[in-house]
Amino acid sequence: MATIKDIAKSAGVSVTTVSRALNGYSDVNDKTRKLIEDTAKQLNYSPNTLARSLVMNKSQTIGLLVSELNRSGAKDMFTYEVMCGINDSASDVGYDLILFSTNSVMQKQKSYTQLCRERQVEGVIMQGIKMDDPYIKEVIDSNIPCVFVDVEVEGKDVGYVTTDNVFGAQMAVKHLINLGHTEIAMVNGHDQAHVSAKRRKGYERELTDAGLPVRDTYILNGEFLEPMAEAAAFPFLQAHPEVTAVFCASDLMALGVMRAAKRLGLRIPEDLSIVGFDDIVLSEYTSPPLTTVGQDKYQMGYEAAKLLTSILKNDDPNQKMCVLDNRLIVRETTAPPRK
Amino acid sequence: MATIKDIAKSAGVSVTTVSRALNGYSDVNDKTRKLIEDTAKQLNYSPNTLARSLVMNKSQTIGLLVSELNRSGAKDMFTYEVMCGINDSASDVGYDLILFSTNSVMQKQKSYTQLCRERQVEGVIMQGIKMDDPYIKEVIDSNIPCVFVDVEVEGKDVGYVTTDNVFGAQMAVKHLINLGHTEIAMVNGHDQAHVSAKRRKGYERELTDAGLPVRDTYILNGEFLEPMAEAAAFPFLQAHPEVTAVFCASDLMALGVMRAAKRLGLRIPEDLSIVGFDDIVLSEYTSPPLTTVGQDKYQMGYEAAKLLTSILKNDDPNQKMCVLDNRLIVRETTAPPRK
DNA sequence: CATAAAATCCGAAACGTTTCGGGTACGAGT
DNA sequence: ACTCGTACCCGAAACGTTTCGGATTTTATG
Repeated sequence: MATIKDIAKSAGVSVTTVSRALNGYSDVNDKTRKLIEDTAKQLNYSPNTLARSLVMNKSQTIGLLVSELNRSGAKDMFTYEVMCGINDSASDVGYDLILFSTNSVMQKQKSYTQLCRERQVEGVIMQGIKMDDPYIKEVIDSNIPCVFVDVEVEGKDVGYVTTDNVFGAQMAVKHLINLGHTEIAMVNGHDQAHVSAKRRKGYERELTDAGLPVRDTYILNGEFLEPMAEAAAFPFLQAHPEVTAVFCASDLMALGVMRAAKRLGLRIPEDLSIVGFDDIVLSEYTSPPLTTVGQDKYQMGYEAAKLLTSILKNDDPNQKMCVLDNRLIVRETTAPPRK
Repeated sequence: MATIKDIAKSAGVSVTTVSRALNGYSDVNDKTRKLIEDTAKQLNYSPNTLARSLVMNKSQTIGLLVSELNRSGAKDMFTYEVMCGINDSASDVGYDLILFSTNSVMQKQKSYTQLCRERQVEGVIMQGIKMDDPYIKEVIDSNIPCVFVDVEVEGKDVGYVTTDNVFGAQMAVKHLINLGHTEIAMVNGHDQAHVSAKRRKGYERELTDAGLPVRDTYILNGEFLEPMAEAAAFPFLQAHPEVTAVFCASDLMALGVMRAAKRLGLRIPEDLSIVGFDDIVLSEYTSPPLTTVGQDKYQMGYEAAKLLTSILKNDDPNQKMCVLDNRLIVRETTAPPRK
């Protein structure tokens, strides 16, 4: 590997000049710059980012911390799409991404912050992390710039991006109400997700706005998992033939209740309307295709990285958060209730 | 950030001793080691990997090069699952992953190898790259250790992992033949994918093994894309009512021909049997659920990283390749042909 | 022609580690 | 008392950059 020294020697100049030439400083003659560039090319030189980072104290990398980068078919596509956005945005501004796996074993040995500091990442994006994760506090307390996706925390050099979950939920429920439903249940995710509270809030708000009662018994817990949702929905739907619609806090759980409905012989949407949340790829392919409220996951990732890099540039981001709109996507799991 | 020097000063020893103490060398007294460890903890020290990498000339990172890390719903889950495997395997041996986006713009400016060398990655895994990509050669020629997924290249310090694509295809076609089909078409992917050739080979071999003719006109090109497959299949199925089954080189394309079949009023599987390849998450949810040959994508990633790290350790990996088995997953898109 | 100002270059220190080649002290063996 | 071995420790160089402060040369200005 050719170094800057080799170039200097070969071109008969000092390393200082090579460095300054290659980095576009103005105090180097065009001729020598040309010469240096040529010998650099000829020696097949590429700069050593490690050395540069070390001296400049800037690594030009941002860490990506995914709670559990695993294959659980579930939210995967969510994670993936967010990652794509992050990646694109980061590469726009010349940052590279380093992936921290939080393998359960490793997590015991090294804390998040430790990982970040060792690798000298300038900032970190945290995704898919639960609200009760002790490391959230740790990361915030460390002064590593950080942006969360879907966890609303704020602080010095920390921000978040999310979507307007309560309004999203309201749209979903309103759609159901407009169709004529009055007995609308909800399958929510677990309490450790920030979005759960929001979506529930939207559900309740829209119900009361429409003058409908909100019943605690109508709110089930599906843990954000398909089988859990199915398990919760099955006895519920059996016991409550009066409910004609259910709003699910995630598409995956919607799949679960669809399955439960089928087992009960309920036709969708004639007997039961269902609307999900997320607009995962799958939802387009179920039969019938799922009505849902769609989040632009790519955009979330893109904005997350953008927010982080703006924090890093320290151009005083007056906005340390970013909440994106989402939209109702009406497909075929919703219809007026049968009278 | 506390450095090793700070510890040295605070503990009243030399940096050498601190380094050796922290790295578990034997020539340091238990007492001093304890002292050093304590002050390290107290100063909240974490080592600077950059500096270490620089001097040791080992970055403990492997690069991950994904052809186009984009949201095209397509193979995404494929990429993602492979990534999970890579991640787990890499973290098992203490390697971190750095993600190289090959944003089209950037690709012009910096070659793959350049990226790798700048970031001082020790090796790289390439995924989703086309056979005609000029950079394949570049990477091989550079002496950066490298393993490809689904591209069969070999060389010094380069290996690959893939699945037994021809046998997979054979299983698929045999299944069709066993059901009684004789007029079996194939929708293949583009020529730039290594797997295309393999799967076609399997298709043809199984056909001839069964004494059936292989007709070039029965082989369509779907470019690995759903709409393309649909576009190709529609007129073909219209013109060839005699074909009762089609084998697709990817699940995504299978979705396309399902769509085409539906438009033509063909029932699946009564009028047309379809089998795909990959076992993407979606295939379980289509209606009817897709029969396919499943690849363990996670495992592919896992083995890829394992292979790479073994190359890096230089324990003379007698096997510079890894081909995984795959299995036929019979779901509901295949049935005997109607007589 | 003298001098100021610009243009161009360079030496050396610094970033945080690891490691090589010693050095000192102390007890044991003769 | 001398040497030797062992246990423990340290100074300094090295990794490949950037950058501060200054040095030298050239050009412009009076």
